[in-house]
Amino acid sequence: MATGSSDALEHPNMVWEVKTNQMPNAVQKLLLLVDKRTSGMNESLELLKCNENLPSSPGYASCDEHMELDDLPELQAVQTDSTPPALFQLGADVSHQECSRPSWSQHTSNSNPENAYSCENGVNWLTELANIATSPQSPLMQCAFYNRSSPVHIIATSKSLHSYARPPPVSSNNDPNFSKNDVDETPVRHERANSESESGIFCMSSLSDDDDLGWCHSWPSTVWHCFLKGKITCFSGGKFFELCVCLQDYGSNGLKLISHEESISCGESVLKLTFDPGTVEDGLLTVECRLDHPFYVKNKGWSSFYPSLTVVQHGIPCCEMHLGDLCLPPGHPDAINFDDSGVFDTFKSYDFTPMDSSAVYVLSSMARQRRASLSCGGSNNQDAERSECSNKNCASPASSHLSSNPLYSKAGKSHSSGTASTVSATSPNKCKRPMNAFMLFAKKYRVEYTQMYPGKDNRAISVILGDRWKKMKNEERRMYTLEAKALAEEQKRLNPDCWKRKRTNSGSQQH
DNA sequence: TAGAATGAAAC
DNA sequence: GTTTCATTCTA
Repeated sequence: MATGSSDALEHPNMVWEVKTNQMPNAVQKLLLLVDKRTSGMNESLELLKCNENLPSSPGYASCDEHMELDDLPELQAVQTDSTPPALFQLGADVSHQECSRPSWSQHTSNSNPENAYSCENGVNWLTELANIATSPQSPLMQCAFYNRSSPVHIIATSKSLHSYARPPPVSSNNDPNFSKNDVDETPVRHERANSESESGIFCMSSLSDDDDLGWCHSWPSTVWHCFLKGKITCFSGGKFFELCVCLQDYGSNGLKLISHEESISCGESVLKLTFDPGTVEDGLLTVECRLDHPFYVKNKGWSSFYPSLTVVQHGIPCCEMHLGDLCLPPGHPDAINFDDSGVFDTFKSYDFTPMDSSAVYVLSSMARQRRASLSCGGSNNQDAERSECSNKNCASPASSHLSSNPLYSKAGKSHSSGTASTVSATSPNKCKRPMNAFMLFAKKYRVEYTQMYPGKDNRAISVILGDRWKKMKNEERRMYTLEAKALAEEQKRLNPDCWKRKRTNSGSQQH
C-alpha cells in the first residue's frame, strides 16, 4: 500500500510501503522527511530515508540477526528462467501490471506470437541496446533535456535518465498511443499497448493520474526500474529500492558528498551520507541508504561505497565512491556524455559467458569489445582505455598488452614482466581470487588507518586492521561477509579453478 | 620482493 | 593440518 498520498510533493513527510505479490512478506518503507525551515535563517535540513524490510534481511520485522548467508539472492536468478512478476501489487489502488512478457522471458511461453525475441536474441538485443544506448553518439546520451523546475516531470522523462536507467528505445510508430509526449510530458499513461511491453516497458493500471507512477522497464535485465512518486525506483531480486534518491530536487550543480559514516540500524549496516547542494538556501542534505546504493557521480558514472556488492545485488557496475564526489541527478548535462569505460573496467576481473544473460554479461562483453577495439587500434591507446574514473578500484591496472586477449582476466598487479602474475596472465581463464571479508574490510580502511597512524609501516597497519577486525561485531562484519560470499560464489561459477594452488618445488612435484 | 593481517579453498 | 593467495605499500 502506498501510504504516501499523491500530493506527496506538497506534504513535508511521506511514507511508502511497497509490497509485491511475488514476495508478499517483503515490505519496503520509503520514508521521506522534509523539514525545510527557511524562515530567514538559511537553515534547512532534508532527510531522506530508504529502508528495506525484507524477510531475508537483517532489518526485517524482528531484526533477526540470524540471517543465513544462503539467503543471498543469486545474481543470475532474476532474469533468465523466471517470468517477471506479472503484477506488482503496490496497494489497493496503486498497482501496475505487466501487459506482456518481456523479450527475455519468451521461453516460458513460446506460443505467444508477440514475443518477438528469441533467447539468444535477448542477449544480442541487450548487447546491442547497451552499445547503442551508451555510445557517445547515442541520441539518448546526447539528450540535453534537463528541467529542474519540475521534479516529477523531469524524472518521468526517459531521456533524462542515464543509459542504465533508460528504457529501451521505442519505435514511435509501433504504437500511436505511446507518443513521445507520453514519455516526456505526462506522468503516467494507462493501458499501454503490448508493443511497449515488448520494449521492456510495462503498462500501468489501476492508477489515478495523481499517482505519478510512470513507466517501468527492465534494463539491465536483472534490474527493473520504474518511476514512483517522482523517483526512480529499482526492483531487483524481489526488492524495491529507491535509486538516485531525489537528487533531481537539488539544483543543477548536483550534490557534493561531504561526509559519510556507517551505522547499524536495526541490525543492518546503513550509510549516512551528507551532501552539499552548493546553494545556501538548500542547506545540507542527509541521506540514509543501503551500503550498496548506487549514485551517479560526475566524471565517474555509477558509484557506490561497495561496488562489488552493488553489482551483485543490482547488476549495476560501479566505481568506488569518495568524499568530494559530485552526485548528479539523472539527466544532468554532465551525466549525459560520460564515457562509461571506467564502469566496464570494473568487469575486467571477470569473464562472463552468454549463459550470464544479465547486465553483467552485457557489460562484460562491452568491456571486452572495448579492449579488443583498443588493442586493435594501437598500443598508444592505453590511456584511452582508462576512464576519467581514476580510482584504482575502478580502473583496471591491467595493462593493454595483457588485456588484448579478450579472454584474459585481470590477474595480479600491473607488473609488466617477469613476475608470476605475468606468467599466470598468459594462461587463459586465469583469474584472481576474490577477496575475502577481511580483505574487503582491509582494502576499504587501510588508507584511512594509514592516515590515522602516519609513519606506521603498512605491515603495522595490517596488524591494526586485523586487531580491529577481531573486535568487530558480527553485524559489522556482515556486509563484508555477504559481499565476499557473493563475490566468491560468482567467481566460483565463472572460474571454478580460481582457487587452484600453484605447485611448489617442495610440494608434490613429480618427475 | 618480503611481510603483515584473515579467510577460503586446494592440497 | 598446511599452503596459497587474494590487497596494500613500505622498507
